[in-house]
Amino acid sequence: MPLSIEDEIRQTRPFTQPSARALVSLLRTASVLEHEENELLRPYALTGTQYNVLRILQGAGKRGLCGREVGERLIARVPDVPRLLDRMEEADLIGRERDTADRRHVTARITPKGRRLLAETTPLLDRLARARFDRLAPAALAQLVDALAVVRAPL
Amino acid sequence: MPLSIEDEIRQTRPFTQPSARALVSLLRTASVLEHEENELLRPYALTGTQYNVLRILQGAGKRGLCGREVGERLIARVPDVPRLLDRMEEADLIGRERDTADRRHVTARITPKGRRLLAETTPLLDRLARARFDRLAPAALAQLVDALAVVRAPL
DNA sequence: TGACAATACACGTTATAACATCTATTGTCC
DNA sequence: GGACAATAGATGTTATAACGTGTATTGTCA
Repeated sequence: MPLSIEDEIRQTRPFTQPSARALVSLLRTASVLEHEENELLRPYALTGTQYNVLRILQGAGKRGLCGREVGERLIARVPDVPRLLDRMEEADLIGRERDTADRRHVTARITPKGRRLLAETTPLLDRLARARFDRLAPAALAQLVDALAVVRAPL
Repeated sequence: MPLSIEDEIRQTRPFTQPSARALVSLLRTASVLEHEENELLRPYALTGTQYNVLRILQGAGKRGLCGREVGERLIARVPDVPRLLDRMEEADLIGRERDTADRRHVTARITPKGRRLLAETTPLLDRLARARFDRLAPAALAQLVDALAVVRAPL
């Protein structure tokens, strides 16, 4: 049986409000998974955010995406996309070139090295996701995803 | 109707695995809530982590807690508790004194100023939590909390 | 078409996170 | 009781996040 969130964070007094309890449960769970994801990616010198950029650019194909578009598609908002891409270009995971039509845009594309890293790490992350979420029955998993979408919806 | 996670991060191709979809949904939702929490606390010059420390020390009462114990109770692991507490002591939110019995320990306690800030901000966070989670029926909310506990349980 | 606004990005700065290492203190075990 | 391990923090360093501001380019509209 899994530990209650109160036990897990060694809280002496239980939550008064169910919603406060749910908020802490959610943040705690995400923290655990985020930590595991980063540990998994560490040997590849990738952060979770960088992995996501690779997925986004892989999905975009040859046309690539400009920095603003990459930022919009990220799971967590990062307030400094240019420097995130700087680091990835430095590591030869992506390439960038200024758009000739609109010279404000800088188009980013995944490199072969980035594609290789992505192909290498994706199965590991899939396995992690399965190890965590396949503990739930398919119906319960679907309910979880639905509930998260409701919670996340704009105010 | 809430947006699907695919729409929200503008993913062109749907997830192949339900568990991968659930992982992204969870991380995305947590990121949204974390961001809102931090925005809410910003006028009070508090981060979410610092707010949590205040709650933890409030719960501990006059006896206080040493840094290690605070770290264990935090929602997200932080790898540098001493300096986190440094900053909070600097802001007069907590006080610290070295334990006479075991001089390795430094006991931290919440100050009156910290207590005031906590009393001021807690209703705001409760309201945020309710605005998000009371969209779910009580039964669905309970199921969400249970599902999160299952996902979070040690491997 | 010329002024102004909007967009996309670059960059400087500060704060914090993350990591490794070091010191002081206490517990353990022969 | 002395050597060693374990614990709790402190500290130095680097990397990244976060924030504000600056600059080049393009769109808009009188």
